[in-house]
Amino acid sequence: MATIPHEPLTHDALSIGSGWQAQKSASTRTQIIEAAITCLVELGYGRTTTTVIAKKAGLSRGAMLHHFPSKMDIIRAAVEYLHAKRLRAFRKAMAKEPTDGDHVRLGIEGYWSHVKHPWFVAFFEIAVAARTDKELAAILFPAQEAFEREWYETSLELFPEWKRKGENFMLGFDLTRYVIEGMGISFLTHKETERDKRVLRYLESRLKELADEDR
Amino acid sequence: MATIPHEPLTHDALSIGSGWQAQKSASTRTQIIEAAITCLVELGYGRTTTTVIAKKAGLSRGAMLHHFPSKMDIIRAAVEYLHAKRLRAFRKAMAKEPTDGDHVRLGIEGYWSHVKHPWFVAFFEIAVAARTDKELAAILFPAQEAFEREWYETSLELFPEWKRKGENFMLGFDLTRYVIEGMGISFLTHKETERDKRVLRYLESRLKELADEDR
DNA sequence: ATCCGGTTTCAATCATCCTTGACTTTTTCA
DNA sequence: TGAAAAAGTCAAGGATGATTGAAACCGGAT
Repeated sequence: MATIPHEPLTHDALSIGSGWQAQKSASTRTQIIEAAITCLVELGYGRTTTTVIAKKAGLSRGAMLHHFPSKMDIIRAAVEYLHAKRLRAFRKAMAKEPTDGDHVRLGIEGYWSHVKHPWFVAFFEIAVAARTDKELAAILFPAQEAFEREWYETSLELFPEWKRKGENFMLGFDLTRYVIEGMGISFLTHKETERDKRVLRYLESRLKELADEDR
Repeated sequence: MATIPHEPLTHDALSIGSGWQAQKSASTRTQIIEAAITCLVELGYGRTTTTVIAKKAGLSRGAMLHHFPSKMDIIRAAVEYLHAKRLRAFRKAMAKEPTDGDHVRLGIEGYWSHVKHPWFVAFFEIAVAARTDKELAAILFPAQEAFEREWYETSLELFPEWKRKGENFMLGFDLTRYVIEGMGISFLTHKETERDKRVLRYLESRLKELADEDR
């Protein structure tokens, strides 16, 4: 049995202690967070109760409430977790060089995959609930805003040639966001169809058009 | 004392009782339904409870439960009500001759207004909840499907010249739906910006382009 | 017009279940 | 051993739907 020097534990959301217990504690925390996210996806925000989360995480409710004193604390942690995960996944997808050199297509496919991912669903559930819950909104808004900003900047890095024409770039940015998120919402309850693919292809050619315009 | 109904509320196609009581009953029903819709908009689906609906409708809970034995019955009625109202409003907006003869612009403006209306918000709340509630989904889907079909057909009537090119028409239809609904979702939590108007104008010109293409 | 039988509408209360979070006890392990 | 983690217990509050009883109302008969 290896003896590991134990460090002072802080229950700060981001701190990672190096002691054995601290590690276990952190692992339990992510376990809870991931269970909560699963619940959001499978049950929706309304039915995501502390009891169900605890059961899904394989913990007793009391144990869970030790890590997160209240339900809102779990949600808060989930928002941070989702934000980090989504951003990392998005960047990774955007960063890799496309095989066919087609950055626009890669960007669209990347964002479309992103929107179909359970993480987006969970985020979306929270966002809808936040519309009528001020406390939730206060938690969600910063993350939402940061994500959009990061996405915008990542896109700018990806398409440096667009920098010169802010107008067109922003238009393409907004258009893409609305189309794909609109499709994403539809995808929550419907299957992806051939028609959807047509819309994506159309979007792609419009973006390229915008990029080439009055060069 | 012969009393005269002092609530001459026009009741919709539902339950066309001719008697006085039947009329009052119908009026109470719509009162409850509208209260439920208000709650959906103001509180979201999760917090819309029978107690709150009753209070908002100015009725006792018992009285309300006489008209609608369970919560789901209220929601069911609300879905039908919303479906009828949305469809009627939409048709009315689409039917009128645009002052500048620009049907495309009228269509876009009409749909955009439609999406910003509280009725859409209420419908949306139910739709999101339905994602994880089979019973609700069974209620909502028929209405949702019917609405889309009706909208499609109304659009076809409005743009008869597009009939020849089903492909382009459908693409324009889908594109419009996704862009505007995507904007609508965003509008739930954000204000409408100048950038949004730009997207709408861009959409408009793309639609006209699609209509003119290879004529 | 007035009264009556039956029905519709409304109010109030109750039992039940669910959710939450505080509290207490047990277990684990450095 | 003692601190941290986990498990278990409990009460308060909320939501739902059922029950009961009162009031208003209609149609018809006197």
